[in-house]
Amino acid sequence: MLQLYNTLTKRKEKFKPQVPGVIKMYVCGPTVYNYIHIGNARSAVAFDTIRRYFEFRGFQVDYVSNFTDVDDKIIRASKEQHLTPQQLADKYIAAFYQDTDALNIKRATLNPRVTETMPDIIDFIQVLLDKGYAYQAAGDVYYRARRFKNYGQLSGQSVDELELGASERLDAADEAKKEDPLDFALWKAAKPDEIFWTAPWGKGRPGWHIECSVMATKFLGETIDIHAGGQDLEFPHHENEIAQSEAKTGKKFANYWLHNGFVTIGEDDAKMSKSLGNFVTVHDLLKENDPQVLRFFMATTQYRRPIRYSQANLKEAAANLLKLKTAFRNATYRLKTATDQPVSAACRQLITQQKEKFIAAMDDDFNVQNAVMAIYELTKQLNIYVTAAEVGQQDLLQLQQALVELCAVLGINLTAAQTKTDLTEQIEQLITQRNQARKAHDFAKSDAIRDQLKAQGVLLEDTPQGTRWKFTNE
RNA sequence: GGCGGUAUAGCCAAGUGGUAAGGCAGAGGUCUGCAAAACCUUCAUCACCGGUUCAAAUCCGGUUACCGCCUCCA
Repeated sequence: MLQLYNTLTKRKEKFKPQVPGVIKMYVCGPTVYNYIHIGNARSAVAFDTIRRYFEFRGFQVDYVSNFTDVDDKIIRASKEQHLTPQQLADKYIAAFYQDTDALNIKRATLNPRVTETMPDIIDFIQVLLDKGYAYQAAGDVYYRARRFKNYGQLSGQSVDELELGASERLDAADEAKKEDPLDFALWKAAKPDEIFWTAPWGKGRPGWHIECSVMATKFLGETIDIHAGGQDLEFPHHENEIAQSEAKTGKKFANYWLHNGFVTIGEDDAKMSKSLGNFVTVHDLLKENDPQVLRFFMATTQYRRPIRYSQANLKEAAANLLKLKTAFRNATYRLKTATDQPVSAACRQLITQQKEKFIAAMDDDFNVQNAVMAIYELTKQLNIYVTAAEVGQQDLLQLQQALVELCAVLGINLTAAQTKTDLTEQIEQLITQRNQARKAHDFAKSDAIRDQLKAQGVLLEDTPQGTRWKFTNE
């Protein structure tokens, strides 16, 4: 039974989509004014892994994730870089795809952009105005938070407590326009030299929260199955989304709310964020790190737990991933000398057992730490088969495939093609020479050849079935 | 101040009443001409105090520390 932790109810619940077999999932995407940092990537990896697991379990996932391509930060950054907001957004959306593709994050079914959804946003706000949930103030439009009876439900706060918090940081100019400090902007009037869209109530641009309400309901329906995002979006962003959407439709906005934990950094384990300035961009990280290692690092931590970013932890992930890749590679090598036999009952049972463990773990709110145990067990068994004196081809193949299949759920591709090289022939000639030397007990020569290849980044491994080789950087 | 989350070996981390999974690192061993890879063995009484219980890392009460949200943020 698939269970997931629902922020709305603060407990694990049995998961049941509205339409059997189909999952409507919305994930809050980035504001595209900069390269994404590891924290953004973590969120994307977490929900991509969840999506992959759903698909592994046979669900169709309609996965929508937005790009916020107009807001204050974009306007500011575009001025600094002498670009139009549109150009700036295009630039960082391209970078987003580049980074997330590298991390093997599947592309969303749809990535709507705010600027392409403007008529729907305006209509949505108009309904809220008509229903009395919103009001105009000097060109702005605000949402009457107290008017919505469940306001504060998601974040577990009463409106009075929230108001206490809000009143401590009143921005006099803006707050003066609001009826209540809790109210939030649906529409912001354009300042003289700012980009604007024309709405019945004036020229301006949408507030931040409205876009997600509009896009989620437009592309996935008035009630969606899963709404996801970072923990920092719980309040006010998601709280406001609920208020807007449910005020408009009168229906429950999302049945399950999932929130991922942060990436922390530094000795004090502080949250990584752009506003704190303590972030590392994926763009930079990819210059010096194997993207698969980054993926593995993030995907093997349960999505709600914090991830501590450090070189040591990255190194550990690299070691673990290498173990999996090595097992896969060694199995491939051993296949050449495996005997032609059908799958053994023992092997079949082993695979079934580990897959069941994997599923049981992931069914429990995506407990990857336990799921990964099944992967390590498969790896170990595969290694045992590989080093056996005699091994059946089908046993090897099936085990290898099971490993590949489970790793794929985590977004790890073990079958990635080896680097092509035109040196293969030359390397294998040297290996032949070395083995002749070994036969003749000329170990000085054989070791010299091995050292020579190692200096070229080629690692040799002698097995009873012959000498296999690989590049050290793979 | 309000709300929420953590605290388990050097590190990552599972475990929700019956005497601590797994991985990394470390140590020893097997295999190897030597290596490499692999496999085997080994390595903790669970932040602190008190309580409930035949029995608690696991339940209850309290304490401490750290993190996050309450303002833009994945």
